Amino acid sequence: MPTEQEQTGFTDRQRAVLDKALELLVEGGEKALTTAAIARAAGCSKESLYKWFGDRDGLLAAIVSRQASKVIPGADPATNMSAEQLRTALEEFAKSLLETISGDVSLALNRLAIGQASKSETGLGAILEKSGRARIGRQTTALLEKGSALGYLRCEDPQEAYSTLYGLVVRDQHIRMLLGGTAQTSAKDLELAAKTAVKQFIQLYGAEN
Amino acid sequence: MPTEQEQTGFTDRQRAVLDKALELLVEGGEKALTTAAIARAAGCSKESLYKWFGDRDGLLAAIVSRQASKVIPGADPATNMSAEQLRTALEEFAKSLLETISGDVSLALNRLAIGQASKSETGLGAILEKSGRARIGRQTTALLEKGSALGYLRCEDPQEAYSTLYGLVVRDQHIRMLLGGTAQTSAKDLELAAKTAVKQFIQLYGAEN
DNA sequence: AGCGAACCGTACCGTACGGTACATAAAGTT
DNA sequence: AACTTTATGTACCGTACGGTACGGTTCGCT
Repeated sequence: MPTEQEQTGFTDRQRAVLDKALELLVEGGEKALTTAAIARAAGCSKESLYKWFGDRDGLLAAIVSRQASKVIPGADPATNMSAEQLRTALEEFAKSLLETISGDVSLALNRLAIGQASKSETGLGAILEKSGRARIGRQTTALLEKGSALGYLRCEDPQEAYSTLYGLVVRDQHIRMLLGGTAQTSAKDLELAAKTAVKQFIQLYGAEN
Repeated sequence: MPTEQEQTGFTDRQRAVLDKALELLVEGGEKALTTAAIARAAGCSKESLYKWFGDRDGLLAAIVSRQASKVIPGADPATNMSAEQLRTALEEFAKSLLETISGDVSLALNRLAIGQASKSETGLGAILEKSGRARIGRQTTALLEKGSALGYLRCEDPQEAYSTLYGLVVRDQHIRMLLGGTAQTSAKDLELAAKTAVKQFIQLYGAEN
């Protein structure tokens, strides 16, 4: 097992293997993600897989971890911003969030983690939660805090406010898509949905007189 | 194969088997739901299972269908109601929704359907969608329409309004629980969350001058 | 009583998968 | 050049599961 550069991730080779595995997962679901198939697709031996990742669960965890480490940090809250800039930042967040959750990779990873959540293993869900959703949530919460400090928003509990924003943006789209329904949100509708959600959010938490 | 009483469901015996199978699913996840385990738990033979439900997928579909047919119809919209009654009805819906999605059975069924959604089979997700979520959605949408007709709400698109209400109520609780996170909403918090969501909804769509 | 349908329990088959062992080859180290 | 490390590819093992076959039993019908 790799004892070094644990925090950042794995060897270049290993990362490549994980990417190939993710490809398989995205296009075939978990049932397609057999150790033999991964080895074949990635051009490595099964024995290497087991040496590197321990067992199949370790491999799945590695796939999720790797991908979760890729989340792009959104624009950090500018020290001083206008109300208009805040709104734009929120709209940007909303759009990005909608794009992310409707992406093939996100759907595949969430399906995988949810499937494993039945077993006692808290593993994948926790990883996805902590590295993905929680991270982006903290960023946006900070943004809301800033907006509150600047007097644009009125929210005593930014955590709560973020939760509301999330609900307004995502609605039931996520679960619908996870269940296999089509994401009928074209790029155009997506932008509109984002704007609408932010408008509603500001209507709830805005501090206009 | 049973050629009669198809629409309503199955034989009493078959329903009992499906219930036992659901029990297994709830407490052990999909991996525990083997044909042998079902036969043993339900006290029937595997051959009967295959005769009744075709194959394993047919059995899973039957489980989902059966449960989806159990959704209790919420209070139908009274012909004339006060604004306060509308609010109460909405709060009741919100509470019921939160209770439902955080229930063991709902979580297990959703996990199952999501797990199967990877394969091309649209089946389970569609069943769950149509029989469960869509049904309750239509009811509540009707309620919103009524509220709008009575002048309590201002929403040109009740469908859209319902979607917003759903988002405000559920937020990210559903996906969190599906991923294995704890539902930290005690019965007390749940009531409060429902009230808060409805308050926000009315703030957005209410028609008080 | 006799008959047929439905059903149970068990045994069985084929396959697929997770995991391991081994034989071999490339590449770096001394 | 000999040795160690690391990796590939193939073959293998045990097991678990979906699906089927079959003998024996119950039950309803005539």
